[in-house]
This record gives sequence, C-alpha cells and structure tokens, in this order.
Amino acid sequence: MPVTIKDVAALAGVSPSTVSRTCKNNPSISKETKEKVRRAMTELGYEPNFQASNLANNNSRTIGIILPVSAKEAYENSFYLEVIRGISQFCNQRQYANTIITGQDENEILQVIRTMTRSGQVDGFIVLYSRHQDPIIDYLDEEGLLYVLIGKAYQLANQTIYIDNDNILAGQAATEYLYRLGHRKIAYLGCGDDLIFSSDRKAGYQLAASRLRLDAPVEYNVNMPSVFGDDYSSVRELLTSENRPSAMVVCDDILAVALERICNEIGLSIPDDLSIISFNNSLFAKLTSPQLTTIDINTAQLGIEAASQIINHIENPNLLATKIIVPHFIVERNSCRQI
Amino acid sequence: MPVTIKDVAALAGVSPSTVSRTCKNNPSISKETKEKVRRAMTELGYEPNFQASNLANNNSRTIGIILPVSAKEAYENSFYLEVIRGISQFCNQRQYANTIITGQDENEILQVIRTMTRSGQVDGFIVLYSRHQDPIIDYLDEEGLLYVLIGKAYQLANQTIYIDNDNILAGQAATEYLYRLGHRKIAYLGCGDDLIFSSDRKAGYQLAASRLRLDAPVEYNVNMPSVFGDDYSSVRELLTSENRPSAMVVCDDILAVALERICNEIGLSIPDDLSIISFNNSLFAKLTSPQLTTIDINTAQLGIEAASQIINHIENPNLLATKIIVPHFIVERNSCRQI
DNA sequence: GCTGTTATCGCAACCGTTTGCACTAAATTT
DNA sequence: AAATTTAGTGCAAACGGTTGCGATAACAGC
Repeated sequence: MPVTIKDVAALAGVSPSTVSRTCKNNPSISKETKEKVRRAMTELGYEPNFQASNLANNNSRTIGIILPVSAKEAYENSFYLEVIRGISQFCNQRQYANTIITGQDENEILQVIRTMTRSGQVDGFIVLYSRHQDPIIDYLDEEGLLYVLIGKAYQLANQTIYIDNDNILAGQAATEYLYRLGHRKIAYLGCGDDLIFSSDRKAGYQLAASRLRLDAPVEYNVNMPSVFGDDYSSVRELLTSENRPSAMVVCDDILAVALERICNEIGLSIPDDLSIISFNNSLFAKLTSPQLTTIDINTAQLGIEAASQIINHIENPNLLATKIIVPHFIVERNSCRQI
Repeated sequence: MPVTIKDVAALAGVSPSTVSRTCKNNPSISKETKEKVRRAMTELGYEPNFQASNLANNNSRTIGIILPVSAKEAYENSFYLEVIRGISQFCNQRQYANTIITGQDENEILQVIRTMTRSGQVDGFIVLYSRHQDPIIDYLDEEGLLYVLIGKAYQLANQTIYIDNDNILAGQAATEYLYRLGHRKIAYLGCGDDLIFSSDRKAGYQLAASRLRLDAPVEYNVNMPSVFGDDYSSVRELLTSENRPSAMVVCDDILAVALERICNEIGLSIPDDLSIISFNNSLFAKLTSPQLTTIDINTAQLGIEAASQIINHIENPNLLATKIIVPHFIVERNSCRQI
C-alpha cells in the first residue's frame, strides 16, 4: 500500500539504487536523472521507510529521554515538560524519533534501558536530571552508551556531554540582586544537595555572600527536600527566629510557592516582611500573588541544545564531549522590595 | 557487535528460524529445543533487533503522542506530563516506543504527522487534548489513521476511541458538594468552551444548578481564556457585584490559582468570602494557601488507559471504537467552608 | 583506431527477522 | 513391510533500503 523505493524507480525509469542515491544527493548521479527522480518522488509522495533505512544503516534515529523515577519528588514539575518540548521540536525537524523512559524505581528504568540498547532501539539518551549519585548514569558510563545530561555532570565531568545553565553564576546574580535592593540578611532555601542545580545555586549564593561580606550563618542555609510531607520545621524556625532574614534565594519556583504558604501561616507578608527570588520562571511564578521575581533559565532551550548535541554526536561519533551553557536572565516581579 | 539471531542459532545448534519461532512460542517446536534455544538466548543476552523485526512485520511498535500546539495556553500544564508518564510506563512494559510530536502551529504538527505516517514510523497516535474544532483530528480522520483521544470526541464521536473522565458528572459533583456545604450562589469559571473538558464541566454545573433549583444567572458563567493577559475584567465584575457568588466551581487548578490572585487583589479572602473547588489535583492545588479542594481525575491513569487502548487496537485491527471512562474523586482541603 | 579515463548507473549482496513451504524421520495405519 | 500421517526443523524468499563493485558508454589522448 505505501509507496516504496521501487515504485519511484519504476516511475522514473531508473533502478532503486539510483533513487536511493539521489535521496542522499550522491554526486555520481547526473543532474538530469536526479531531477527525474525527484519529480517521481513528489508525484508519489514518497517517504523512505523508517525501519528499512534504519536497518540498512544500523541505527535507529531515535533518542531516549530519561525522566527521573516517578516516585521522586519534583516529578510534577512542568520544567520537564518544557524540556521535552524543546527536544521534541528539534527531533521532529531533524527526522529523529524520541522515546520517553520512565519507571517507578531505578531498576525499572535500568531494565528498559537495557532492552532498548540491546535491541538497537535507540542511538543515545538524554537524561533530564542530574544528581550526585545516580545508578542510571553509572550504567550508561559502564556500558559506554552515548548520552547527554541536562544539568551539570558530577562524575567524569570532563568526558560527559552536558547542557546546563551556569547555576553558580545565577545563584550569585540572585543574591546580588537582593543586595542591590538593600538586603543584608539573605538566606538560601534549597531542595537538598543531592540535586546538583540546587547545590550549585547554593554555592553561588555562598560565593556572593562572602564577597559582599554578608552575615550568612549556617542557619541561613536551609533545605526543604519534600514539598509535601509537613517537614517545614527548619524553615519555620528560621523565619520566626530573632535573626530572621529579610530576603531569601529559593532554588525553584515551586519551593517558593511552598515558602509563601509558610509565610502566610506564620503571618509574614511578601514582600513587606520577606523578599523572595527564585528560579525557573514557571507558571507558578506568574500565578501566585505576589508574582515571583525569578531567574528564567530558558528551559525549552535546554531541550533544544540537548537534542542538537546528541544528534550531532550520533552522526559524528568521535566529537569531543563539549559542554553547553545556556544563559539565564532575571524577570522582575513583585516578590522583592527595596529596603 | 550486538548479538543477533544467528549467534543464538549457532550456539544452540539450530537454524535462525527455529530461534525466531521459539521466541514467539510457536507450538511446532519441541519442548527440548525450545529449552536449548532459551538457554542460548539468556547466555548471550539476546534481544531481537527492533528495526529488523518491525521491517519484517510491517509495523513500527511506536505510537505518536500529539501535544497541543505550544503557542496555545495551558501548555505548561503538568497535566500533560502526568499523562505522558502514564503512556510511557505502559509502553515501556509492552515493548513499545513512543514519540512526542509538537510544533509551533498546526501546520508544523501536520507536517510531522504526515512524514511519520508515510515513512511507517508510527502505528497510531494518542492526542492529548480535545477541542471542538481541530485540524489535526480532521486530518487523522480523513486519512483513516488510528488514534485515541484523551478527552471526549466531538465529531464522529461514535467511531473514535477516547479516554475521558465523566466531566459532566464531575461538574455536577463539584456543584453538589458546594450545595451540601450550604452554598446557594454558585458560579462557574471556565477557560473557554472550545476545550471540551471545560464545557463539559460547565454542563455538569448547569445540570446540578437546575436540579437543585439554584439561581444561576448568566453572569454566573464566566470564562478566563487566558491565564496571563490581564483580561480579568469579567471575573472582577462578578466578584465585586451586588449579587456576588459565595462559591465557585473552577475548571482547572491553575485557573483557581489565578482566581485566588484576583481575590487577593480585591480583598476577598478564601474560603471566608469565597469557596473554591477546582479540578485536576495538580501540584498547584497542594501548594497554594489555602490548599485547594479539588477533583482528582486520575491523570496518569488516563495515559495508561490510552496506551492500552491504542496498543490493543494496533494488535487487533478491527476492534470496535470503545470509550473508556476513568473515575474521579474529591480531595477535600481548605478552600471551601460551610455556610 | 586503440587504449585509458571519467561519468553515470545497475546488479546483487547485505542489514536481522519472519514465515510459507519443503523436507526428514518417526509414528501410525493398512 | 509398505504406505501414510505427523511432528519437528531448515531453506530461502521476503520486508525496503543501502552500497561496493562492475558494466557501459562517451570522450580524450596518443
């Protein structure tokens, strides 16, 4: 039923091999026959069979997109959706397929990765998260599989391709922004040091704090690993202490919303009693009241660059493992005030 | 490098055809040789080549996931991420691949769909949204392509497979819930009638309103098609009018958050001045303060069922176009009060 | 006019699986 | 014991493209 290379060849009065060669613009085919063949192709609406060409070329033209295990927090973060959109857009343009990989736990994901690679189903992977210790990355490294990381690489940083923002710089920028508004007591709220973006933004915060000679005692470094579970105690303590900060750098919009809730509960108003700057510029930042001042990290661009890199490496096997840094920018809204 | 069917055959001392047949448990192979072959397969870690088997079987074992055009609102709704997770999970289990399809506008998406089907890249599609008029659906229908819809089918409802909640019932349930709390002035906030889930939930609301003999004037039906653009006027008017409602049914958590903002701005407090019940039970519902009472629609299950249906129809070509209704349930939180 | 190039294209093998059919040996029937 | 069935397995063609190599023709150089 579908039109094959033979149909085109027959209509153009040439052999299938000639059709194949004109498809890849092989110079050993004359201009005139190429034209003939191209006319036949468009007339029939020919599109080369994906499976067949992959089989012959020994590739799959598909990249696997690895999501964090669904049990983990932060899963429902539309950050991932945005990145996927970027990846997908680029893949669609370049005639690549992509396939989402998820699982309840690491073993499920590993299992899927294993059978996919053994069956030649994917040419490479994009890993949508990066943490300090991760069995998935370990496996990919061991097996010598091609992958790019969204977020900074931790181990083997020099041999792995990754796409990231300069989160340290962004953390600094956020802190300096608050400083310029007059804040001197600035705290950092992260979501646990396991996730690299959080620890990087914290590092940036600390760097800026020491440069600006801010007083940043250890209590000013708080974590809220779970957005749900009611373990807000450390944050609560900080916000009700004598020495409470006048502003906070928060590693994610979602966390900032959670922080707003706590403030609400203990009667602090934003930005009057506490200024907040966060990261990602997600819908959350636009919808809460007050709207959040946040650092936009060009999420979709992360996906586009990741796809571009992996495809580039698939098609040119021994490129070097470059790193791509996507810029960020501040979006000023109403959650920070001058003091 | 990768292990092929010939390697297994050689190790087991049989022919490739025998290996292929034991893979699909063909009864004409004796128990003993099957055992022999299976041992060889596990010893070598054999996994049949995806492309080759697809070529021979004339299928692709991959399903396309069609996202709404990215320009449209509501895009950044983690609803889609959850559904994708469900789809992906099911696909991974059944050894199917999936591929995300996006685009800036409908033509881009159509283009991708066209080349994908012509090149035999996908066996079917899952469409993640449903609206009253959609060129994508038109195209799929015209070409006789296999697809399932997440959300209710509008045209050709009896010939299309769709997975949905009973949004009319859910709309009723939400309204009745408020009624039981003592509310009599209940309004509905939707995001435009083009999206079917919104118009269905409204229909449910109206049904309940008339059954319960509520006074629901036309002004009680308001829409907020854009969450951003500051076109909040109709909502504002409603909330500041003489006859303002004491409770609202809101078609989506995100919209509910936007509503909370407006209330904040005009000095209405929730739930004291206005009770809110919304839909989806997304992160938004859990993070705002007060937390939203919301109707959970089992989002991930929608994805799982969609994947199950499409695969079922791919493997059994002339099944009937069944509909699947996924149940919902109320999650009570703090955004509604008894009056 | 003969040989050596060069440009252009087709033949046929191959990628790894699947499957109709033929074939062998054992089991059953006459 | 010969004939027929049956169970179990292998051969080879096919799926739709790709590509090394050889074939042909045109053309240049001597």
